[in-house]
Amino acid sequence: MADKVTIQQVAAAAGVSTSTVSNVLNSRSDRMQPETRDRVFAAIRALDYRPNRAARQLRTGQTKTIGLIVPSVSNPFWGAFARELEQAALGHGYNVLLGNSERDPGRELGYVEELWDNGVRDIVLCTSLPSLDHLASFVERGLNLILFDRPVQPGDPPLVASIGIDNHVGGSVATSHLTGLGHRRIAFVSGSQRSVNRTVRHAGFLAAVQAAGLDAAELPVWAGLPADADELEAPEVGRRAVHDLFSAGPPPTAIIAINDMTALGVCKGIRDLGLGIGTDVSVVGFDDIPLADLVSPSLTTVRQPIARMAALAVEQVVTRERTDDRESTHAILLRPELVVRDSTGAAPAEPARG
Amino acid sequence: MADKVTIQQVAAAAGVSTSTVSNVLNSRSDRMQPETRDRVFAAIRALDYRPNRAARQLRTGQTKTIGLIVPSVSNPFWGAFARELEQAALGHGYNVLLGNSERDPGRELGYVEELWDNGVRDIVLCTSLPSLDHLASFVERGLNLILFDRPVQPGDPPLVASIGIDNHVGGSVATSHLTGLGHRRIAFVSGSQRSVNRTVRHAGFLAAVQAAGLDAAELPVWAGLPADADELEAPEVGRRAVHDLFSAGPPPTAIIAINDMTALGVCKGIRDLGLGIGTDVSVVGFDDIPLADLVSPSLTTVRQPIARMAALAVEQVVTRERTDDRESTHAILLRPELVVRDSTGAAPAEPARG
DNA sequence: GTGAAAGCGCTAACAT
DNA sequence: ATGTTAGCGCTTTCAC
Repeated sequence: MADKVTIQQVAAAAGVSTSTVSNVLNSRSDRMQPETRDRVFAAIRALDYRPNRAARQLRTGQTKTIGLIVPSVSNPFWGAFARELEQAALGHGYNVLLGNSERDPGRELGYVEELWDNGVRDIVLCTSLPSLDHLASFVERGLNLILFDRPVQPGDPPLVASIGIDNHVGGSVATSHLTGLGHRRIAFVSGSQRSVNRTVRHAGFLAAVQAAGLDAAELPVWAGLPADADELEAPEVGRRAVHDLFSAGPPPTAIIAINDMTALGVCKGIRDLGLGIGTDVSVVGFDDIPLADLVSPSLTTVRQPIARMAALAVEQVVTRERTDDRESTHAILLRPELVVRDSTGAAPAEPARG
Repeated sequence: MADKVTIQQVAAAAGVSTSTVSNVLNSRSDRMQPETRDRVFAAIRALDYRPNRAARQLRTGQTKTIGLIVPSVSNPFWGAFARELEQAALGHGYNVLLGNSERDPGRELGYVEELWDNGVRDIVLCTSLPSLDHLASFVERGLNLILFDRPVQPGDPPLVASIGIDNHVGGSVATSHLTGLGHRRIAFVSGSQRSVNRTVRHAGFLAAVQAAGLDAAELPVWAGLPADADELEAPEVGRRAVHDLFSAGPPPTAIIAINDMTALGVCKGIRDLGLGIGTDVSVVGFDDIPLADLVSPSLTTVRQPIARMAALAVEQVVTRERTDDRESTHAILLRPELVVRDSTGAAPAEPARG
């Protein structure tokens, strides 16, 4: 049960000094005779010794802990990602400390400070904030920032890795799917306008729209988003968007939502109007949360390979630590995959009216 | 930015000794003159001093960290609970370290060990395992175990608090709702048979069934659950249950699922059969995850007041710490609330056939 | 190749 | 009322 077994006791049991044990612990066993090393290992096992993390951290200033900051664990996408990341981290001997930013830059910064004070030097940040200025000073002082779901932007602090799907491709694939089904009036719905991936997905959307020979200027645009929009839960954003889109101008026959939770809200909004999903109005989401396949109708969506992404994130941390490479910054872009289900179908002969 | 400001520097700046600063830090300012205290506070603020947690922990053997072990963060219920708990903990100056047990006793134990080694002495454990024997030795050595969603059982180690809803009432309220709608063939579906809250909810179910004058022996029972059932995701359990229930014997007109995710799977199973939810078959869940109101049809469910429960959990931790009360063990049972939505309706004239 | 010893920043006796 | 000081368990020069 590892209560209070110290490195001294191990040293005594093995008949060596503490520094030798320490060397073994930190994989420097090359510096000693195999036989010595074996004795140390035996003692460690016999006593069920586990190094005290606090002492180690006090000494080195480092922890084997990865900070994870997500916008909201109550969104199953982030919950699932957290689980995957934790799994991957544990495999490398790291712990995960989780924080919820609720998309609030203040809380985001608060968590980074908190984690920093705790000696955490590796943070996987799931943010969509355009600017990272508030974190620049931490990065300068040695914070290993891994950005998730937000590519590195010009102007970002250096020494940052990023992992995410190619959102441009994602937006474009979702859109082509719809235009291929004959849709010509496609709306794009997202919450915060300031999010980076929103911008990129929207760009992909526009590119595909134009490639299909449609006039982007004629598409229904959701101008909504009152001042308090950032505080709305994603599904509510979707629901409102539908109500707005169908109460002014010619309505869309298809809607692309910035993520699955928003898409679910969009679906609810469509049902509120008495319209059919996948018939009157098609809906595409992003993420592929487990629920996407469970709801009725099941949701067509752009899948993010979270297990893969989580593993890559941890790999970045581990690699950085091992190689101490403070120069290169990896921007990893994974290919998204469109999962076609029942929420999308052929465009109706003429648009439904709310 | 709090880089390397130590207690010495604060002491020097305030013109006092480190122990005085330490006393201020640990709310023992009564031991000094107000003026001294003020100077210390001023110095702390001026230098933006933050105590080094590792050093503090090394010295005291304690951390202001609450461990939270949930069955699965990818279930939005646990995600939402984690968020609430974190919020409450932060308000009291505590951090939260999150772990996913995946309902595996081994992983559960692994996390407890890991947390213990990290100096964590307060753990909120969301478990449904009947026996807590594997944790008894930790409790003896001073672990503050707060059980969530699993009442204290006879035979549990002492010194454990528990927080949860009254599952008996929950099971019974859900059932009465259905019998009130005229349902007479009601099935009860849950994953692991060994879970404690499953037992209690089922007991409440049976009590209500009998109170309604029905013969429990005649109810459709889901005997399913092959050996690998523990590894199934909750929705899949629900889906399979429906298939089994409708392929043998007279089918139910209503189904109570052990939680919302399972209920969602049940709904999917019902749709697979081409039957209507809330018409042919009524469905009730437990939890009231945000999605319950979002899906179609919206889900009737027994709500767990998570924000309240999370606040209570943290309160337990804080109170224990302050009063150092190692004797009393609080078992807090909150009243659940039935939220009636569209997945339940009057019993059909005669049961549907799959 | 191995050991001795100096702290990392903090807390809590114990002195004054 | 405040100061002095001895470690908590570990890592890491620096001697040998």
